[in-house]
Amino acid sequence: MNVSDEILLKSISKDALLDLTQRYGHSAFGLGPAVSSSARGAVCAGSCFPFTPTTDFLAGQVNTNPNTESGGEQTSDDEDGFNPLESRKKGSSFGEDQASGSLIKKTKEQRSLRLSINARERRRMHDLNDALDGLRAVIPYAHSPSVRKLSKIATLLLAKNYILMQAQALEEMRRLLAYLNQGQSLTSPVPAALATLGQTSIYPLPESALTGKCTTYSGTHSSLLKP
DNA sequence: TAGGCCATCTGGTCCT
DNA sequence: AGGACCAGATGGCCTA
Repeated sequence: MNVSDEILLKSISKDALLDLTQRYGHSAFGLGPAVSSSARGAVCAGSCFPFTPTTDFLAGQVNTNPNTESGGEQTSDDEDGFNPLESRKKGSSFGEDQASGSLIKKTKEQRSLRLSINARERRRMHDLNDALDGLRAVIPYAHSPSVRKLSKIATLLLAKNYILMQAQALEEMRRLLAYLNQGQSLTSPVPAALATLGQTSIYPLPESALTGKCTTYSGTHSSLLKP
């Protein structure tokens, strides 16, 4: 288990945030320079809402990794011009020639089919990676050339935790509104829309996800817990 | 050099 | 039948 997995399993505790800033940069989780010290102090201090919607959080393109990650493809995407057998030095059962002419013809057809299947699969994986890039773009971590791009698994785990944290913050806000509405009901009731917000639950989260302070949401695959 | 992460190929299964 | 989805295998690149 590497450092990032460990961090994610801790959920968004203060320590985890500090660790994240070391690995993914100081603006991860809104802890960058744009965040005030008061916001930083609010982390897990009664409220479990460490995020502030800074511009950092939505900052631009992700392809910052010198590594060959999903965003920076090594090869052309399309079937035309793409030669998988040359681009990758991999064994292919369809790369071998057969002896008889009919077999050759048949394997050519099979090979053509195989290549089209490969191209389709490649396209599918590229779409998946594009979606992951889109997810990286909207979750709070540093997007800068000096910061390593989140791995796929880290992206998914971080996104899950972020969603849970947002839902929890929303729930807290709802409770606060309900409380305020109670206190002021005798004088000036809050607008109807806000009152509704205070009474209804939009997110069908399990109770455990919304109770407690800075709960660890660690519904993670067990393989990630292996050392 | 080992380990992590990734892209790609491949065959199997399921769905339309 | 063809396409989507999935998981295993393989090899390349990068970092500690």
